[in-house]
Amino acid sequence: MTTRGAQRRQQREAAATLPVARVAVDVSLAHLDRPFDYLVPTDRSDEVVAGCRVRVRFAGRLVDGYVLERAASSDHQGDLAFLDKVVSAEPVLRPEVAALARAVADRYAGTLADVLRLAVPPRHARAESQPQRAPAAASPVAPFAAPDPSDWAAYPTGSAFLTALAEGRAPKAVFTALSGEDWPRRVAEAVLATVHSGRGAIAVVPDARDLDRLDAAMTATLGPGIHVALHASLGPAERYRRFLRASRREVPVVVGTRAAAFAPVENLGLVAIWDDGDDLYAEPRAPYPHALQVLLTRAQLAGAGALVAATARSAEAQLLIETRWAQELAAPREVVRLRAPAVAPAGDDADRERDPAAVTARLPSLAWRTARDSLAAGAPVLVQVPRRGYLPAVSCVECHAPARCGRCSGPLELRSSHAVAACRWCGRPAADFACHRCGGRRLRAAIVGAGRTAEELGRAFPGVPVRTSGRESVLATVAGEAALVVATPGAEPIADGGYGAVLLLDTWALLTRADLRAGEETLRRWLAAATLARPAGQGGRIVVVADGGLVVVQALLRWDPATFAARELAERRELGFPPAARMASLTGPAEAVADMLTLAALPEGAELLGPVPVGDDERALVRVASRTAGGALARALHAAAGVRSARKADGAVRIQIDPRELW
DNA sequence: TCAATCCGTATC
DNA sequence: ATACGGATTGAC
Repeated sequence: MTTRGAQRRQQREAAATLPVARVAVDVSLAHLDRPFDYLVPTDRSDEVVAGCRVRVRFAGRLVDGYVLERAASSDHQGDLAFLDKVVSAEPVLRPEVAALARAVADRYAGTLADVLRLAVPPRHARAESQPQRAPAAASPVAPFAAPDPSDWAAYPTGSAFLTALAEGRAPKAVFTALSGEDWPRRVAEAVLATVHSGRGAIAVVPDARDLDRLDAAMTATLGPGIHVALHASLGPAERYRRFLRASRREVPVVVGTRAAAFAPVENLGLVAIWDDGDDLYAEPRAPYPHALQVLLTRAQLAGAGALVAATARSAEAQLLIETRWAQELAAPREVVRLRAPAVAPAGDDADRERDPAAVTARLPSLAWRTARDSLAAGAPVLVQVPRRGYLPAVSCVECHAPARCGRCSGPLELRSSHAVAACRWCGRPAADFACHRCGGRRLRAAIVGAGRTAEELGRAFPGVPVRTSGRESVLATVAGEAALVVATPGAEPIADGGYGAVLLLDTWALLTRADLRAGEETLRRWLAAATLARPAGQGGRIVVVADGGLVVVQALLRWDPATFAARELAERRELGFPPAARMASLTGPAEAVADMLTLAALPEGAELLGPVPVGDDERALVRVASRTAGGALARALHAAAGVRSARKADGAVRIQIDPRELW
């Protein structure tokens, strides 16, 4: 009988001081997304510290949890149960990170438990019991010196930014790196300035290869023992060991991939992110937070500075500038020109338009000549080809702009080759299509073939070594000698001394992607490749096989990601897309999605798009115009999810806020 | 009138 | 999931 059991537990004595532990239980039901109070047994009182792991009996089951805080009393009306077990006294979830996780859960209409699974790595008991190393204060920190003027002098506000960090202030900047910039070094210098002020820093990068570069630059700049690198592929023991080094304040700096945005760094002075436009920053697990958003939230909560750095510029970064949240940290045009390679378009001729698959088969002569000259000069040539497997997209015959729905501006798609194009968002068939850019009324399917580029190039340049870098096998670097390097976006190796030429091929595959970020993403990928070339003055040449009249091609020719981003953001404001507006997508069985929409008290002015079928499920989109309304939207959806989970309603509905794959 | 059972709801 | 309270049922 329970009363007897409860009495037996009651006979245990609660701690004399702060007998209550407020616990975040690992239960991801929306209606249970709040702390629960437990009694701390007196004999365990010393171990029960804020942030430690515990097990508790919750609704009859044993569940994991974290102690959020100790308290003198509870607001709970009934009896409190005792903690079942103190897993470890190690404080792995300090209040600052708990508050961050709460804020992220709120913003993404998710539960704290889900965010904590992303924020705290699984425990590894052996790693925990290993002895602590000397704290950072005892380690030799490289003395902070003003950065070498030759490095930062190109950026008028650069040295002021570093000085502000070194003086303990919290500057925020969108850093647009010059072509060929040694960005890991620049990020490391910003971190060094922060460490000099006695504060910690977090820097994130998209993938393991970028992390290797940043890690090396950190060691070179800060010296050993000041930072740890965190990423998912470390394996559980090593991952937890490094996490603990940060958590135990043995190091003040953490670098890593997206999950490192949650890393336990105390007294945070700087958050930095490299290339925030990369898809890899979008967390694929609920509640699908984006690392940039996590870091910005964190900078806000911690009063820390922020460095949003990239060669390109995302609409989100542009918004930070336009709202004055961050300052622009960029070089003046004449310096940009000086450092950039020379870019030329190789026009898309009529033949190729009729047969997109023939693009790679017939390298435009300008591209061929440019590559030949570079090879003759003994410099490697980078050839960027898109990966296969893009969605069939639809664009305007006249101006090639991606086709959009006349009602809600969603992207049009073809489900089969004979079907009428329809909107991916609201499902409306596009029978009366009119291009939003040029008014054209005809559509064309832009279904793209793949590149068998490497062999073709090998044949075009006999005797020249051809190397490939792609998904399966990524090269970090190549030597500064004549070679053809064929790479997919994101896998471009760095060339010793820079590439003599970069060819950007099969550009239709990027330009006609079905999502609405196509333009931004295209420029980001092109710049990422082009930045690896030598400056024009040292012979660096870029050939982009695309129509020179396209806006995105113009932006590359002029090396002007800032103007492009401003235009992109203006367009999204006009069309009502993130980050100007905020959107939520609700995916699940049709009845469940409908139920959610009935239950949710959507904020004033919320606009419902769809639902449309997505496989066996349906997806509805809810759009609000302002970011303030975005908060209310997330609250409304989380509350509705709470009602559904309390009722044990059938069918799970996935809620995603501003999901990147939609645009 | 009381125990057995069902159902809804909270979960400390 | 499980536990509890309150309502409902059915046997006496």
